[in-house]
Amino acid sequence: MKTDTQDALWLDAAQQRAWRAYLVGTTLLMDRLDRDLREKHDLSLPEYEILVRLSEATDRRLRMAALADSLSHSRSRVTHTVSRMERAGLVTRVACVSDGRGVEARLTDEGFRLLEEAAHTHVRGVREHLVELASDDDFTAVGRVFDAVTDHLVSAQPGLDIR
Amino acid sequence: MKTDTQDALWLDAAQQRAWRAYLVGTTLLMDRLDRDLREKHDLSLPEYEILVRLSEATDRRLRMAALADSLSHSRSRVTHTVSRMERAGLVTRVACVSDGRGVEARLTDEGFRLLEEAAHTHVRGVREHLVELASDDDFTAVGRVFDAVTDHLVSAQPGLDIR
DNA sequence: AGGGTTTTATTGAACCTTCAATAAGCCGGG
DNA sequence: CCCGGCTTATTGAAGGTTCAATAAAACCCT
Repeated sequence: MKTDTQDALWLDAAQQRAWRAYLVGTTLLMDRLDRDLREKHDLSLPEYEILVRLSEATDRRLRMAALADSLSHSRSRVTHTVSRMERAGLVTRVACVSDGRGVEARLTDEGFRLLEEAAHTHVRGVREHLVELASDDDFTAVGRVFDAVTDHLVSAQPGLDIR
Repeated sequence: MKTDTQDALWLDAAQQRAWRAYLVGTTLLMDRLDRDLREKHDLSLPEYEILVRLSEATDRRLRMAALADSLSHSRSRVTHTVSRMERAGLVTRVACVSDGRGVEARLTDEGFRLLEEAAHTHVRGVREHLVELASDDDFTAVGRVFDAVTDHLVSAQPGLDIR
């Protein structure tokens, strides 16, 4: 049990700098990666991520919920995004055999082709604007930190709100 | 000279894991911080950040462009956000004396009071869901990496596109 | 001083995400 | 069997962000 009479602790100067650097850097980086994909391939970053997840799945199809979970996006968001992608011909919806409620999104050949193209742009962007700017150790540390964040936030249900 | 006739280099397995951890972790973290502020103080994370910037400025006022730059948000976005905050009484707009085109956003007393309250929530969230999960060294590394990202992306104009 | 260019901020529409409500299928206990 | 509760996915509206167009003031420079 935490005696949080005093958890209104501030961040020290170094922590604050790091936190703001992360906020601003993330804003710029996501903006840039998204913009590049849009300009060159008419694809948003979230759409790209969906293509990636589907391309890795067996038979290139995934339940909507699985897709949402793997991206940590809301179900609703995935529904809307997949609808747009379906309209664009990148994906089709297939009713799930084992579960009458279920729907699977399946990558079309066109979607797969687009992914192959867009991957060049995306990977180059990630390398150029992130990976190459950091030492291997620092980049590994970033991974470690956000793995911990993910573990922490997926296990701690938002609804519990222990005080 | 680097033979980057093939700069479609992929990320290696470790880099890819780190990159995805960062993507997912950031999604979850931002979501959570935003949600907490909304639920407890009716404030979005971007709005909170604006309050912070204004509170630190001399006389608690800042030109719209300065605000936008310091957050790395678009001008338009700041215009819209400040308009909402003005409607909520957190901020007022003041014509700029030295520059007839300029507009300054000024923190109201109500805005300042709200910030004081919301800061507890926000700081606790940042500590609990990020800072406390990482070693000091790792967190410092995160700061270093995203400082580099910011430097790189603000100096490299999006329009130039050197190939 | 005047006219072209640049900078500042805003506007409204399009787009994307969230939120609350809804429909439909599953599942377990009586 | 079937009823109530849970999970899955969708829907439409509201909220927030981007984008292109606009207006107004500053700057420049001859």
